[in-house]
Amino acid sequence: MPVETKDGSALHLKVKDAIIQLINDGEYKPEAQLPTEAEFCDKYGVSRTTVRTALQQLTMEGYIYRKRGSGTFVAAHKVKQILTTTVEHFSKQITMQGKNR
Amino acid sequence: MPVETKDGSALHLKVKDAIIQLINDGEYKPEAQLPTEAEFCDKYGVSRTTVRTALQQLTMEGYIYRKRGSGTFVAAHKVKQILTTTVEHFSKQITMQGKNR
Amino acid sequence: MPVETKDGSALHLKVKDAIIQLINDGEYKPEAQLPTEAEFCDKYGVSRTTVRTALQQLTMEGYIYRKRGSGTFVAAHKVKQILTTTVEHFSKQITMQGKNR
Amino acid sequence: MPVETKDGSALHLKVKDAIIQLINDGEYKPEAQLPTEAEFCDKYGVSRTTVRTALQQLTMEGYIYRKRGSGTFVAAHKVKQILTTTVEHFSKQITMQGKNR
DNA sequence: GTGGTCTAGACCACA
DNA sequence: GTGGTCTAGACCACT
Repeated sequence: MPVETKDGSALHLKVKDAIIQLINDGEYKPEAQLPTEAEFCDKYGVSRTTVRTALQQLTMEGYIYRKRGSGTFVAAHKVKQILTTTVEHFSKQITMQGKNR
Repeated sequence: MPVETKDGSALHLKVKDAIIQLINDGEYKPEAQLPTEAEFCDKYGVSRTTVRTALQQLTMEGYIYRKRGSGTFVAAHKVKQILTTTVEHFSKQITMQGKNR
Repeated sequence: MPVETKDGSALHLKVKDAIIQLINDGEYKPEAQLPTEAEFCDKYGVSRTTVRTALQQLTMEGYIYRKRGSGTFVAAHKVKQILTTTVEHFSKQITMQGKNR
Repeated sequence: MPVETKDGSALHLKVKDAIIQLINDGEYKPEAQLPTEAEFCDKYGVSRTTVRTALQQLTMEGYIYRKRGSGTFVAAHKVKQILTTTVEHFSKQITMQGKNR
């Protein structure tokens, strides 16, 4: 099920949105392990970099957390709620980060 | 007491530095037996692989020596000095190699 | 083509020896890029860790050098000679250390 | 459920027999993974060496096979049958092995 | 899409 | 009961 590239928006945002959808739909349950980076690459037909950008944003926004050497997991709801209220703050940081490169 | 002390992004480098510190501070004296790999795992909250990577480097740099079936020991200072000098020589060669690309 | 060729009970030593052989035979020429870690895994039927252990030793002994994100390459001969001499010196020191127990 | 030590026979033989029993009873099914060495130590209250001696004999007699880094597994029945017919031959080899030490 | 680091946990060789 | 080797597979840093 590759994501489409019709309009001008970034590919990684589509991957990100697709994953958020699956989390909200309960497809990926709290504390459950998500597919690996490689599996997301296959699943959406995108590069590793694209997947990582999406997962990085989801991590910063509190949807997921990652454990080195173990995997990627869905954050517990409580944490998710707290964090989403500060997404605006986060977005600024992300933007700034982009500027620093 | 997990490591968070220093620079050196890699975990095994933090473990390595922590152990060097303890040796230099005289916490672990020459010829004394060090904790086992498992104990270092507990102490620093890392996997055995990470501990072994640190101990392997310490062995190569002459800080410690290991005897299968017996344990890990602090090297006598004299030997340590001889070897660390050699290691620097090493590092330069490798660095030069990289520069030549 | 799994390794079964030589002595040296450890698997990573057999992989290492096999690669040295190929370098000395001119199969892998100086400055040429070697197969990736994954390819060595397939070729010799071993895990990535085993391949990495072999490549790590070859790096220390100056046969090859590695560039993150790029690949593994055969070292120029001159550099190789300098380093292998150093390594022998090393080995003696370590061996002597063991004898002192 | 520690094994008893009443009579003079070796402890490892009791462990061995206990495991054979569990295989024949279908407790451990063909191709199933057996408990680890450490678990057998706990289970029977014996040392690692004892467990290893038992597992080593079971391997040679074709009841089980071991994969380094993976675990110990029950051999398929067919293989077991073929091998048990040559157990006598095996026993000689084991005896000879003991002599060589 | 490479090499680098890390996890978790197995069996092996030796003392 | 230590250190040594190996497996399988994850995420990370860089090109």
